[in-house]
Amino acid sequence: MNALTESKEDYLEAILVIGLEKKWVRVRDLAKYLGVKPSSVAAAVKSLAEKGLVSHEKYGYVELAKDGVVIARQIYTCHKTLYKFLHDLLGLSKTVASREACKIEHTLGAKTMKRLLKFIEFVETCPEKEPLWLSNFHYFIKTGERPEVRCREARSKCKA
Amino acid sequence: MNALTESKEDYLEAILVIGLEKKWVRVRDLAKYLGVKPSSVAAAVKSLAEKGLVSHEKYGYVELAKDGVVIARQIYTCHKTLYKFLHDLLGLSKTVASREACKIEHTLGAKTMKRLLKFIEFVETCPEKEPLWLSNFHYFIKTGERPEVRCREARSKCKA
DNA sequence: TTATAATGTTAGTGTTGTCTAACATTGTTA
DNA sequence: TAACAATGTTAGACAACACTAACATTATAA
Repeated sequence: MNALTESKEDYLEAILVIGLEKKWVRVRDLAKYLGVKPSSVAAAVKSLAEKGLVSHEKYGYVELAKDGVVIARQIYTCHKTLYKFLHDLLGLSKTVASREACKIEHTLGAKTMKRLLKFIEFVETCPEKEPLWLSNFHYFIKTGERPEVRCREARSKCKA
Repeated sequence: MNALTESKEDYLEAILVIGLEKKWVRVRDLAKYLGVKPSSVAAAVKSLAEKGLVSHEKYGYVELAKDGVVIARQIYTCHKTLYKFLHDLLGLSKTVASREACKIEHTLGAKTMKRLLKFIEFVETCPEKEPLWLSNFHYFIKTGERPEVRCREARSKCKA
């Protein structure tokens, strides 16, 4: 019913992501991953368990419940989309792209996420492996200059 | 010294934005603008005043102090950049673009904001009033199809 | 197998930011 | 000017979320 807080979403996503690599997720893993103390994890996990989103036996492993998986996947999908945009298109470093994606993955609405996906799709379905304009943009970032000649040429031919 | 919370930044930005139109900013204006109760505004303003970011006489107007203006402008600039990206480039509606910009304007780091600005600059300094690829993208959003012909033409000419 | 290290839990604290309700001030109008 | 409406303030409650410190359990190694 009532929406999860960003913090709780973070926990769910973390459980999913850690689980992709480690098979078993422990309180300690979550604490490390999220940069909080184990006691904070305990409180969060307890709360999520009460909502039926995770299961957790005392001193045992933390697992996503059915509903928890759904939510975690949603958020993780958003993360990946944002990462793609920030890294592949905007050309930001992996580190920055990943960090920034984390920060806004909870926040953006469905419409925006869909549009961003469209944008990525638009770029990726280009007949060439990378659209010319995107190469030009990356050139622009590096040098601060537009590769004007190529741009104008393409443009003028196109008008005809 | 210690960074402001998002909430506090929201208050500063709100004071700036309201001040652009109304010349005098009152507690009530802030409450309405931010969708909170006047008592919440009172608490926030008091805290900001203690940090020397705003000035506020009892039952009087709220004004940004020197340092407050600097911060407020920074955030507002981010907001405008994000809005531009979301609306002008991604083609999201004014309402959505504005709302989403609000949500992430505090969050994104300097690198990302700069890169986004670069991207906007790249688009705006295009010799044509709008780059072909962007028109194509907007077409793609509307129809779900790429205007392949135009795209390929431009591309093939360009290789030469 | 027992001592110790690693890990997990619980209780209690502090901060932030919202709220309601009661009260204070200011402005407006009859 | 007196009454009322609009606005602002204060006090107190509550929720979320992190922390520390003390205690409990589990795993490891001497």
